[in-house]
Amino acid sequence: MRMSDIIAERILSLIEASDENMAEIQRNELASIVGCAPSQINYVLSSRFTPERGYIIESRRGGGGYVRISRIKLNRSSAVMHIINSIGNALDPMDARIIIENCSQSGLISYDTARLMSSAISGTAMSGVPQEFRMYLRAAILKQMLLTQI
Amino acid sequence: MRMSDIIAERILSLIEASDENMAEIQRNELASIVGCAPSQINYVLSSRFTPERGYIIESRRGGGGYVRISRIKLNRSSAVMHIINSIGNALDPMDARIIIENCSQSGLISYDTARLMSSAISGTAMSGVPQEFRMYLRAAILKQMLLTQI
DNA sequence: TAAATTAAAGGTCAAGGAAAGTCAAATCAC
DNA sequence: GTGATTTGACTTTCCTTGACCTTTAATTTA
Repeated sequence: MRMSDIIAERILSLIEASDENMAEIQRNELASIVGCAPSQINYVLSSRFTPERGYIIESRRGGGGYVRISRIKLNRSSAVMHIINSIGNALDPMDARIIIENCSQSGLISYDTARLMSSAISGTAMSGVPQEFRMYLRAAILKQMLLTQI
Repeated sequence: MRMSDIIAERILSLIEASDENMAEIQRNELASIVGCAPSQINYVLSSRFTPERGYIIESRRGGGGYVRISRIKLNRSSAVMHIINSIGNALDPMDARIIIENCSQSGLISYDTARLMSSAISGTAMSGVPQEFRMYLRAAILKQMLLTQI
């Protein structure tokens, strides 16, 4: 079995064991327990515990530092996930507007959140980005924002 | 738990307990109670109880000296405007993180909003945008999002 | 009693340590 | 051969301590 799989499994079981769908580890400690380079923990986190798969990583350096991996709770989140997955890798302004509007209408996100999301992908915010990148950027940003709403 | 967190917590609870949104401590006394170097109190004050987070520090040396930490409640929209104005037209990831963190800490925005904002300007969302545009884009998006919070 | 001294605070700064992050080269599995 | 994994050297951030400095109050002294 690969080291990466062992690490991933370990983190998963920590999450399972917690009430909060959340695991808090010390990178170096975990690395020395399973016997790998500390940076491999980062590799596992960035390759398997990605936002796309419903995980959020927070960390803190320095003495007493930690890495927190939290898994999105899947209740209304499946609806949001569905929307996220329906967004391709490009998005025009009109479709973005409709998606946000729908999320708001269906109560998936609040009115304020909708406004915040709209502002982030507004033309104003994106002026300065060459036209040919905007579609991709809009898609990436909106997906990323939706993930936090799960 | 880190010493810094213990100290910060202690100070916060003193503030909570007071009617005047204010805590008055003796630096050396607190240091010896929690068991740290006196100068670490200064570290905690300067890293966590900053003006940006809505705190004012006053102190006096000599016999009967003290350190007074007071929390200020500032007008929300002017605070937000102030922050927006402080953002130039370029922003690196670190500064962005600090700004959002500060807004969250000071209660200007909720934790959820902070996460939403972070995600919008995250590296993940911006991968695909050429490096040379990211600084400007980050600034524009964050300012735009903050505007909705007024 | 006014000046001088001493004691009692708090302030500053730099060094060192304890984490986590990054990146690219080497290796492995298919 | 290509993409996924593994490693390690280097970087960045955050925390802790201690030595030394400055300010203010208290006390002594001429």
